[in-house]
Amino acid sequence: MTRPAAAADPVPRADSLVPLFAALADPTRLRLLNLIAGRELCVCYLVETLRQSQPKISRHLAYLRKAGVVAARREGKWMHYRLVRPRDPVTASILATVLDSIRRDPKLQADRERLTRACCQPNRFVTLQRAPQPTVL
Amino acid sequence: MTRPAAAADPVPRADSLVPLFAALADPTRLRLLNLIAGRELCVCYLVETLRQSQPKISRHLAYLRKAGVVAARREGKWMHYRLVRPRDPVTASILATVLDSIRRDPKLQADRERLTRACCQPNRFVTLQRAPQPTVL
DNA sequence: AGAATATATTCGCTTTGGCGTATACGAAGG
DNA sequence: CCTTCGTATACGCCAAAGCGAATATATTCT
Repeated sequence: MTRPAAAADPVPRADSLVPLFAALADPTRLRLLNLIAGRELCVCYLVETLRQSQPKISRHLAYLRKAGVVAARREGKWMHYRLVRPRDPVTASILATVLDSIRRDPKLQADRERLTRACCQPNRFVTLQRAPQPTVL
Repeated sequence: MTRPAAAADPVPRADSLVPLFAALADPTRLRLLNLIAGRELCVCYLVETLRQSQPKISRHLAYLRKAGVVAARREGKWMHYRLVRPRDPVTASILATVLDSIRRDPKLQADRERLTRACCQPNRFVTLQRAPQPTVL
């Protein structure tokens, strides 16, 4: 009984895809997903990397969380966000396609490079003085 | 020069995916795409099959048209809608995954069955008296 | 306890989206 | 022509989304 009775339907209904598409229909959220993909990341890195206001980032993360696309973990003052592995193969396939596609967008490549720089030299960023390093998954 | 200079970028930018996801983030539009997939279809069949008001159907079709997901062709009084083959493989992959997925939603299966019935016996529906038959692509 | 820090939430505003209703438009038929 | 038919668009309304600014909450540090 590793999987109790609550095994979700592997074939999603059309209506259950609607919140997923709504979550993906925003450029800032795509940028966030691009950065979160592959590692568990602290919010402060997202704020620093995207150079957007902290409430804006936080709101979009909340949106993604409510859509079930990402999950959060608290570690002291810091919140770490990570991708959620989708329950059904359709959602997984769509997400994988999107993430793999946007990786090649030069703008989002620049985002990731900027994140890498922030991770390597967090002390050069005032807002990242004692931020915890991301955890590659 | 069958394909002039305007060959679109095969790798879409993240921002260009946003309108696609916005177009897919609505249950009525998913139902429309489910019916349009595979054939060129007259609006009146969509109105009859989904049992929604004609302006509502027309507005969602206009939304899909502006998003570049469907295209329309006029034949006398009738407008025929069909899927647009996406220019880039990412959009094509996402659309194919979605369409293949929602086919298995019982509710959308019922939609297609209802459409089939309407096509076979158009005279039984007041609104379809002289409607042109769909064209399988 | 109180200050500082990291993040989340609220508020007020503007924009967008979806709906029903009414109306406009284009083509065909009398 | 004038009507009818099929479809599209405009209007008014309401709900939802996105934003900046301000504030709340939770945790740590002193």
